[in-house]
Amino acid sequence: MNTNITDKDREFLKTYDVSQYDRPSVTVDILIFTVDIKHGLKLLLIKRKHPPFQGCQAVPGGFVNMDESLDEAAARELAEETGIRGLHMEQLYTFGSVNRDPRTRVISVTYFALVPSDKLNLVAADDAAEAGWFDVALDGEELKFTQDVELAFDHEEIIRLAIERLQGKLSYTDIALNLVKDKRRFSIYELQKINEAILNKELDPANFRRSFIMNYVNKGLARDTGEPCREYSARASKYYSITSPDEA
Amino acid sequence: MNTNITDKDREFLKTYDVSQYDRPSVTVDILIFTVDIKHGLKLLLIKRKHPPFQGCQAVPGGFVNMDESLDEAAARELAEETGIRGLHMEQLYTFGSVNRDPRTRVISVTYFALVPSDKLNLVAADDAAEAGWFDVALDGEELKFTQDVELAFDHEEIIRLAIERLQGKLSYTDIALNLVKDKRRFSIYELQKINEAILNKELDPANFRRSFIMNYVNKGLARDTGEPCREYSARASKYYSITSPDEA
DNA sequence: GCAAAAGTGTTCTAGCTACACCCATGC
DNA sequence: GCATGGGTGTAGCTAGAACACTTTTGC
Repeated sequence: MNTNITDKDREFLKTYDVSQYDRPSVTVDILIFTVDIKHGLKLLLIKRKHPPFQGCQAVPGGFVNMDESLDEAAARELAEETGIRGLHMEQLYTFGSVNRDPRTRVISVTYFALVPSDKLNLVAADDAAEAGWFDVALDGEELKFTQDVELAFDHEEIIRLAIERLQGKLSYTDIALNLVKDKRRFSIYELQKINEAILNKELDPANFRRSFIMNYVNKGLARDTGEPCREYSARASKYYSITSPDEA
Repeated sequence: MNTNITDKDREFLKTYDVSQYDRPSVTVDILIFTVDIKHGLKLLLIKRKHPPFQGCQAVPGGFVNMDESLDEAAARELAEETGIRGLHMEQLYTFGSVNRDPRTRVISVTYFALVPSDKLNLVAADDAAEAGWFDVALDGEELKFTQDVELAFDHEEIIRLAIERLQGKLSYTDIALNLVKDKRRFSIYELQKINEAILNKELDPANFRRSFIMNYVNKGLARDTGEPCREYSARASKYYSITSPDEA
């Protein structure tokens, strides 16, 4: 970032009136996903206690403070909702239709975050909100919830976009690693189930294994730990670990 | 979008105080690209007449009005800068570091737009701004300008991200078609040069042709018009057209 | 004739897909 | 012994990369 502020700049700043225009509210909404190996993709939603859309489910979010960046605001929201720090998180899209919130003009910068599957039960930190995990899947074009869910605002569109993005990123990033229970001790089976949950379809174990070896192990992203894994089957498999354990 | 506003909602709205919090300014910045077949990728930049960063080049942009969506704000800016309507445009990313603008807290929702190459000379609509086209290329990680350019704010980072996105989308979308002079009358050569300009590398004509036939013609996106093209070489080639000429 | 684009053909390779098949073990 | 996951093998298909070669025509 260019930080060459000149004296002229400084002089100008003194006379600049910050509050001369009407401004939209800016919120950060965060889609918090996890994968339950046995049951698939889950999304954290909050039951709204106040109008508008009282009683409906909504993606958690809040206003951006003046002294924090968008990323910081999202990280704060994420920590408030989950009680966990250091989760994977990235910006999704910014929604800004005029009447998406009936109260006033709200622009929502959305993020999605990935919670390792074993943290699923920890997440109940926010006292005020009735937060809960919802089974969700993107079946072609259609967004499907296991339960009956009434979504607030334009949140269905946001959720659909998030899952599409997740699906897309599976093929060319190692994003799925952020969903395993332990990055230093995961099995191919666990990673496969995560991929299946996001893609909402079954994958061939033989081909998945080979693609993992090719795209992760051979490229130095992951390595065989040697330790046997007996979590998922009678016959022992292997635990793998990410290679740079800085972000354990 | 969910528009089920209840009576309770309406009641709540009356008592809601819109202006109770400090709010960041929200701007829309738009990266306007074109390709000059002979010289490569070009980006429209404005010379800043006032501090901060007076005299530096900047991506054109402006505040979002309260009665327009983000997309509408971007389309308005785009029309103001280029004098052209109906250009391809899509959201890129939202930048929100606290001090990216030294005056006040500014959140910028960025868009990129694509101008057909023959419109290059038309673009000089905005009287106030000294807008100009700049040759730009993304060479690996490094952003390169042919001229000497001093960029304002964090606009270098924004430009880099935009070109990366463009490069990525070439392979799995038909986005390059938005840069040909005439979607109903373009040659494979023109499309190849556009791809080369964005990717900043030469492509094999034989392979490019085959990939065009496979990904555009065989999939019904484009068709051979039968009309010979003599623009680019002694030997005649063919003009192709997009198949649904709605957005001619 | 030369340069440059138009166009066809060929070969090699990497990666994905769909399978068939065997192994190990808990129940 | 059977279901389930672990793991190897293999054959077919496809897209892409590299490159050789011919054609056309303005200069």
